[in-house]
Order: sequence, then C-alpha cells, then structure tokens
Amino acid sequence: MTAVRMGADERRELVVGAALTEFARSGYAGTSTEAIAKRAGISQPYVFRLFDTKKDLFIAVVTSCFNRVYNAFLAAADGKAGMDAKEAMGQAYTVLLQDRELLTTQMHAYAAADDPEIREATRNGFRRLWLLVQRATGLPDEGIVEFFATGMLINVAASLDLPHLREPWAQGLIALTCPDMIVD
Amino acid sequence: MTAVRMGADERRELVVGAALTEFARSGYAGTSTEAIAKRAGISQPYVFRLFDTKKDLFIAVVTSCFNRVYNAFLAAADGKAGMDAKEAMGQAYTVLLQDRELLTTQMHAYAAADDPEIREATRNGFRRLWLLVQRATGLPDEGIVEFFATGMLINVAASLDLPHLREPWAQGLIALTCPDMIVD
DNA sequence: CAACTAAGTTAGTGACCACTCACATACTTC
DNA sequence: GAAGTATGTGAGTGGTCACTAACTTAGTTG
Repeated sequence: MTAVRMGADERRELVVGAALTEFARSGYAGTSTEAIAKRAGISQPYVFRLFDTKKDLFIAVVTSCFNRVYNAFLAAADGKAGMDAKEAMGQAYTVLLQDRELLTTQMHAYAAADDPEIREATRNGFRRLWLLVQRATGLPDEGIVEFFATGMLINVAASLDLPHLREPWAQGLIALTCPDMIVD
Repeated sequence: MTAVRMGADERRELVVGAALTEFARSGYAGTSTEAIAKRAGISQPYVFRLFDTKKDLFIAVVTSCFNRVYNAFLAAADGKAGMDAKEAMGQAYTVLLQDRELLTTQMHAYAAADDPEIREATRNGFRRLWLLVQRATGLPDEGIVEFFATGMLINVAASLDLPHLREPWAQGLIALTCPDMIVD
C-alpha cells in the first residue's frame, strides 16, 4: 500500500501534525516513530527520510507550537499597547489552550530540555515570545514576569487536568487564571 | 558480587534517591531501571523486588519530592502568617531549588501526568502544597495563585537553564523571580 | 520514450528494556 | 544447629525501537 503522493514539504507538515498529537500524549522518549508514522498514514522509515532523526522531528514540533502561539499573540496585540495588549494576548492564550496538545507538548519540551539541542530550540521559542510581549506591551519586567508566570501555572493546571477536578481549591485556581477552561 | 546487606526500607530509600537523579535527567520513559540499579549499587532485578513496577518507583520519587517541599514550607512558615509566611516559604523554595533534581523531576511529573496514576500522585502532591500555603498564609486565592504562578515560572526558567544564559531578558526574569539563582 | 529525480515501501538489524525465574547467601529464632 | 525468612544475584525472555539498505513507483524533462 502506498500513500497518495504529495510534495515533501506538505508531507512534512502533515507529519509534524501527527507527531504533535503523539508527543503531546507520551512525550519525547515515550513516543515511537512507528506511532507517528501510523497516525500520519505513511511508513515508518519514511519519517526518517523527512526528518533525519526523531530528535529533529521533536524539535520541529516544538518550534511549530511556539510559532502558533507567537502568531496568535502578534495578531491579538495588533494596534494595541500596554495593558490592552497584555489582556488581548492573555485572552488569545486561553483560546489557544482549547487545544490541549499545544500545551502538553510545551510541558514535554521543558521537561526534555536537559538535552542541549532541545533546550536551545525551546529557549528560542520562549525568548521570541518574551521579547514579543515586551515589545507589544511596553510594560516593565514585572508585568512580563506576571504574564508568563500565570501562563506557566495554567500549563501545569491543564497538565493535571484541574478543570475536571471538582474540588474548591482547583476551581478557584482555574477561575482566577483561565475561567474559559471551566467545564460543567 | 553482592551488595552490603541492608533492611528493605532503608534500601528502598536509597533506590528512591538514585532514581531521583536518573529520572531528573531523562524523565519517566527515558530512564532505564538498569541505570537506576547501577547508581543504587544493586542488581537490576532487585529494583523490581523493592518496587513492583517502574511506574511505582517513579511515583515514589515524585511523592518524595513533594514531601521535601512540603516539609520545607511547613518549617519556613512556622509561627508566621500572611505575607510573612508567604515570603518565608518563597525563600525556602529558592533554597530548595539549589537542588536542580528536585525541580526537573517536578517538571517530568507534570509532563508524565497523562498517565492516570502518575497524574493522581502529582495532583496529590500539588494539592497538599496548595492547601498548606493557603492555611499558613491565610491569604485570598489571588495571593496563592501568584505564589504558585511564580514558582512555576521559576521551574521553567531552571529547566531552560536561564540563569546561565547571558541575555538581558533572561537575567531580568531571574532577578525578579529568584535572585538567589544568579550565577556569575 | 529514455533518462532522471522525487516520493514512498518492505524487510530487516542490532541494541535496549521492563520484568521473570530459579537460585544463593546471610541473618534470626527455637 | 536446623529450619525458616529476608536480602540479594545471574541469566534469561519476549517485545520494542531508532534507524538502514535496497527496491519500487510516479512524475518530469529533453
């Protein structure tokens, strides 16, 4: 059986999407290239023609995640400044996080950052975001720190699936950081 | 060759310590029980006599991490309340984080929380901390959220090794969240 | 249509890994 | 000192995994 023929770049994007789903669930070390290939609908060796190593693929996935956040922030802050821009970007983040894969992959990237190449890719994504928020809001460091600190707490809350945990402390946390995630 | 004989409980603690080091570096899926056994100075099969599964061992490690933080917070807040208690616990956290293993293991626990058993253990640790901080400070939810949000940003910053990154944005982040981690 | 290139596959391979089994050796207790 | 129990090991085992080699098929171009 042969997959429908496709340009390599297009196929690569498709594989990155499949890999995102798998890496989000099981992390870098816990995901097999076989699982990714199956989800992408291609043979497993072909993954290695498109990406030299599993690590390269993981880095491509992480980079793509950060890019999506970057673009969403950029669009949200367009024409705004100061607290207006900050709030717009915060809002944009909670919308993005409806896609839990984006978020868990981010956590896996931080966790896997012991590896130098993965660390550098993750750093680059994070730095680009930081500088963007700084530029778009013009706020002092305290404001940027608060923005990202809240974001990271949201990530952890989602990792632990707190929105589905019917306990007051968890509901309070969600209500204050990302009310959009409340389920009922 | 046979290891010096030891009570099972004592040996278990020793293995948890060795496993902490290995899991911190490579995460749950990325760490082999062989590596843990080697570090602990025992045979690999004996790991499985002490802990039924690799997952059980990982959970023991995660639980032990949270317990260490819990005890440190408890001691720091002793006899204090309100912002005093909060500051004391924040200070205690930055001291704890001199041990990077504690912190990276935490990140690995969040990342591995897709597994239900690991998620529950991690949740339990997090909840215990949250309720302790709430009780010890008596602050409203906003204050607790801010405390943990900052903590999570510190975790990420340490994962990305930002203290060693000589860039202004990173140094600013560190200076505002955990100045104790500045290296020079 | 022949020569070439790009897309994709099948069939491995060597290494590793969680976990098991059967056995050995040291303490304890009566 | 014999019997029992807890601590520990050596030698597998079935399965998985990242990655490779060699081949096929589909477009493309002169």
